[in-house]
Amino acid sequence: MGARVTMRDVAEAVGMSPMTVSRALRDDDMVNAKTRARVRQVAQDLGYVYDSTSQAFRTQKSGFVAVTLPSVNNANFAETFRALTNGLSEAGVQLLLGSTNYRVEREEELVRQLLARNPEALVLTGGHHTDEMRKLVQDRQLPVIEMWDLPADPLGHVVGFSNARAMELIVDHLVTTGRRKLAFVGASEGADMRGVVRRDAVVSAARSRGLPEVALIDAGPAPVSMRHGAAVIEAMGRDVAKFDALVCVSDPVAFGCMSALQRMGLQVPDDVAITGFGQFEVAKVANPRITTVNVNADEIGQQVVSVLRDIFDADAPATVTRDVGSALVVGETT
Amino acid sequence: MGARVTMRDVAEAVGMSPMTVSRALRDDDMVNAKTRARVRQVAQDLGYVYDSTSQAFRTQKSGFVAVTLPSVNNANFAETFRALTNGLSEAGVQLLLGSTNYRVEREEELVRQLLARNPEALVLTGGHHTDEMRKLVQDRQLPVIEMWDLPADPLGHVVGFSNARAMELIVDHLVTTGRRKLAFVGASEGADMRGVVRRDAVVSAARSRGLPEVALIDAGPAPVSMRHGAAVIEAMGRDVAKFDALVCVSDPVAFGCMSALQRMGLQVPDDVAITGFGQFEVAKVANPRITTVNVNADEIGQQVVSVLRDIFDADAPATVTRDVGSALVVGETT
DNA sequence: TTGAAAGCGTTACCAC
DNA sequence: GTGGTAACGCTTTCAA
Repeated sequence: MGARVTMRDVAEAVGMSPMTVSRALRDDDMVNAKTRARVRQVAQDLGYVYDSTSQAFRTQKSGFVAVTLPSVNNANFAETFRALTNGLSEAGVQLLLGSTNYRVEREEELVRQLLARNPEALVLTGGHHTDEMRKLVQDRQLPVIEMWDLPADPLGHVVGFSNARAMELIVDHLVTTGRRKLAFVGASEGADMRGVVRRDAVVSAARSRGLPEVALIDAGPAPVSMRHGAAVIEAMGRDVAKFDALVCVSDPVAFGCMSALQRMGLQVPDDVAITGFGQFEVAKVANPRITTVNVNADEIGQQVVSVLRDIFDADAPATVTRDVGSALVVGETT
Repeated sequence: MGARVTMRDVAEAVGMSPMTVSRALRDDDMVNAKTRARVRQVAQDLGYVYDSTSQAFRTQKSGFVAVTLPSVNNANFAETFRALTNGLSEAGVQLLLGSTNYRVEREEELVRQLLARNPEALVLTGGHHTDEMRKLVQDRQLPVIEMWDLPADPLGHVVGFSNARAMELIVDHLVTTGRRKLAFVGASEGADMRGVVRRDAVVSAARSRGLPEVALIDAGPAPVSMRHGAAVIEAMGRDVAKFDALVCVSDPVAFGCMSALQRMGLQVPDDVAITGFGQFEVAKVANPRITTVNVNADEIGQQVVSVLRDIFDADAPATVTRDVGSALVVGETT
């Protein structure tokens, strides 16, 4: 348990200055090759461990990129995170992850914690933030990327897609296949802003296409998943058959709804059509396959990586907006 | 917008010393209550953000706990991670997350990166590691917790359950319900060690209970999920009906298998029984509900938090092993 | 209740 | 090629 071994100790052992040790360990060509080798050897013998905290402190570069996600427990966000990790680990960048639990207040608190670590960039999910939080990041010269959305008033760079446009694809598809009486199944008003945007988009798309008013089925507070979809449909009972189609906020919710319908003996899509969102694995494997929208979670991650690369290479490039788009994936539930 | 705002700047604005600001921001009772309030106000007005890097440097405590997971894209691991985050964020501890993609070599590389950040503890998933990696952590005085397993030769603390014991519960249940010809559906030999342990446990449990040799169905390289389960069963065709029961390495795989069976017109459980593992959401919502094993992903996280608390409070407590157990959850597929 | 001084381990900058 | 000096922002320690 002695004091830790520092560059100074290595320097004394080698009989050179700490400065030379520092250079040698970084493989600086400036340092004589023999010296470099000797320094490395001695450092290893002494059990020297490089202290990146000191480095981060001295250079004011943390090597961190901070990321906020609504939840890790969502296959799509997890996929984006995986792509980020893979893309950035080569660059020697570490991700600092925080999850907001779909609450902007929690996001503000989280961002405050994350900023204290001096990240070199901040990647946020979505475009809804508290005013305090906007101030917080704008006061700094910190590159910000908002993803999974196309915010009207972005903080910086954007990599996402239009949730509203995606829902229009769904509604148009349902209209084309002869459905008129739609219900939207999603979370209660509030926390999940992307969910709210999707709901509103369905409501207004239905209006503009001359359909009856869309019914809103509340599956409970966000985040909602399979079991919430199943529970709310179960609670409604066979009443649900008065709708032509259940437009669900996500594939897991859609799967839950479908499972409940099937348990009641109702046929999908003959009695009721169902659509999901996000092309989760369950949409493709469920029986019948769920009609959904592919949102390229992986590509969002890759594009964010590419934007970050540009930021780190050129110091302050113009802010960019990249729309990764979305595509209807017709399954067997419509 | 030049240099960052430091305590010194806040101090000048308030007309006091940086030392007082430091104390005030930490809510030190030593500081006059009015002064504290004023300091907080001024700090906020100036947009001051605390610098944890400097703190870590000065105090020689990073405030990090490093965590490795096989994959974030797994609801159970994500749930454990969520519990860890929630439990530790109050303590002001940040998690450094890395994912190993189910490869011990990748784990070694990852741990190397993570250790450079001076974490105050290391939380690993599973008990299989490279020798290099074992050396790496044992050289340091670093608290280590292995979770999701009960390793024979632990590196330090352990919070997990016996994968083998869990599979015995499954086999016994199948025997009780009259099944004899079992097949195990899992990943190819290699990467996912918990999967391998489960498979071996099924094979030997079947032997010891006098069942015929268990057939092994290879769903491809780890990680395997819904679509791999579906694909491998689809490829087998109705041949699969020669088995009494498909024992699957996880619930998603079980769901995939079940979906494929149903598409072929086979009945679950009448023609073939199916079991999963992990009590994923899909097990409960699928139709029929999948018989599975509950492994308390959330409790694993909470217990790890509690062990970490003990470690941080008392400096070096004896290493502990906590078995969170597992329980059979009988569904409708057996 | 407040403040001054020192220093944590590293590296930028200049001098030799 | 190598080394001396100073500094990054904070908190420990001691003094007032």
